[in-house]
Amino acid sequence: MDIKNVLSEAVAAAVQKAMEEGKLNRGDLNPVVLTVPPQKAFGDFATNFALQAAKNLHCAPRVIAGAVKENLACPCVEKVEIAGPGFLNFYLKSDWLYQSLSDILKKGTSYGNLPKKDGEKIQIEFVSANPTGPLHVGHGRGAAVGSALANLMKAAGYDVTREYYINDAGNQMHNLAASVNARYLELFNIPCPFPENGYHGEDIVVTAKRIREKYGDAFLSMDENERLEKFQTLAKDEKLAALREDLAAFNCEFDVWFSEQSLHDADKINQAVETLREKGYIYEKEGALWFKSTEFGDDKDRVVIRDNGLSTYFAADIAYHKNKFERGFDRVINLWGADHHGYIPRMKAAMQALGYRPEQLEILILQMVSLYRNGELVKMSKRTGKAVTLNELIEEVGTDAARFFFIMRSMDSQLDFDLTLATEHSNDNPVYYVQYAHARICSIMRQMEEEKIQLDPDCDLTVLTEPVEVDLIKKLNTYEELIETAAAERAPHKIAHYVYELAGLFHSFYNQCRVLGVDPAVQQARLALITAVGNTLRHGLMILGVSAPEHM
RNA sequence: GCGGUUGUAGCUCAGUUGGAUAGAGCAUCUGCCUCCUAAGCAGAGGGUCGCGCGUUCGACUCGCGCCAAUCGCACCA
Repeated sequence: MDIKNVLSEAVAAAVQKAMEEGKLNRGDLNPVVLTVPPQKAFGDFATNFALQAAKNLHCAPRVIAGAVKENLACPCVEKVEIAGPGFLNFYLKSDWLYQSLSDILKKGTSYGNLPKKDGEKIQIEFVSANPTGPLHVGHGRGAAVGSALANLMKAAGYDVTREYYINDAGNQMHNLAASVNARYLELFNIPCPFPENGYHGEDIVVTAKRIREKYGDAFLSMDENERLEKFQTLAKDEKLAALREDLAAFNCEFDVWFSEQSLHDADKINQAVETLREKGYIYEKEGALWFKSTEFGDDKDRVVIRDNGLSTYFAADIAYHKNKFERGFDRVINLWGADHHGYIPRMKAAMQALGYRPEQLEILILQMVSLYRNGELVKMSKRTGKAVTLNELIEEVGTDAARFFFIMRSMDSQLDFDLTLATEHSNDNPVYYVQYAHARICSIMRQMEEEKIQLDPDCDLTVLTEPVEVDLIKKLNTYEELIETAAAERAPHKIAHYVYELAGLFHSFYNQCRVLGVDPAVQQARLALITAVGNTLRHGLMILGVSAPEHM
């Protein structure tokens, strides 16, 4: 059993005993929460239980703490101290520490994988950029964070499916076709005004050139509408293939690629609107059909079918999310850019109108990314096609560094990405610090192997008495709990911080304690320790989608 | 105007059931390679946690107000 649970139960039992013996007033008890104190001088674990309980028990915190200390019966506790206003600091006997390392080693490379949670099937949808051009840096943040969150939740035992929603229907596809059309005609020196909402990116010119290479002037004689239709399909397929390729290069995999067009083809949008109408949430006004989202807290009602008879993007999104739940997902997590946050209330309203609980649709908002070069803001505009693409970013700083940089920030904070810094000082990038620790461990392992020294899983670990060795074991001990809380909080950045801190402790250890050429008993124990550190670093990096190199 | 997010060291950021002396990296300064990879280690300086009021034994954390940055507020997607 987890040491924290043991302690917490022992504290609760001690309080019960004191109350039964009349040494404490009776009252409702708050849960006993154990934390690792901010300083080593405060013991191995601490709790503010007595401070929390003071009000209910009508008793001074230090008196409650005293009663706990008096009645505590826990074989693993060496000593208890009452500190400050009434903190209880626990000092444990050292054997729990070595036992914990032994347990971690037994789990091997699966340390960090929590037992499967039963029940909920969860879908996480992220990136979902329109197939109209290359991914830019903002999508990169979504891709890195989304894939890391999925990895994290899988490690924590959730049943997770990753999905990409392809917006292959609607106006933007017509704009794509019209843009390619204009570039195509340009190649033949045929004057053609560039469409007003067209895509100005260089990639559209490339697409047009590819079409000319493959099909020559075959499209010139075609009726314009027919040509546009052909171009739409050709361009969409090319853009989609490029998206898949770019994301794969960014260590970002999806289980399902879901087409919006497939919803239109199966008439799912009208069916969804019809369902809402049956439930009484649809009305007609000014020739359009409106959804009463205000009944569920939205600012205003929203159009689902326009006066021209076409459905809105919102209507398609309702159908899409209805479909997600119909596919058996119990919970759906969407990762959206901050520019879409205003869209949340209507989406939640629609799900509630369809009879789902609001918490079944979880929408995470990722704040914007600003790029800086030479200390100046790089203006990005999708309209003029001047955005920095994800590919260019990978080219400049590499997948590992880019992913780590994206993930290490909390989703809530806007991200300033300094390209100059990331390029010029790439060696100072925290990702190398973590990877270097892993490479150093691998290097030691290689040399041990050459000397035919193997790790004895039952070796005596109690020789690990250096402070930095104890710190390392304690840090390893917190990993699985971190996986649990970071997954529950949807906070993959906490894993990035953890591996950084673990790597820091290892580097410190490396400079103080040798593994090669020391007393065999100590060597065995240290080999065991760095094996566990290496496994944990690799596991954490796996979650981040960052490689764990054996050489650097 | 209304709403979301943010405001912590010179810069970029961590910091959740409210808890002990607020932490990292970069940058600056000082040391450390005859020794498992110096992409490393050890140390120093640097703070009115945006401002004010409130709740509390205790506030970076919770509430209210204000200021600033940013993103939204379509029968576009």
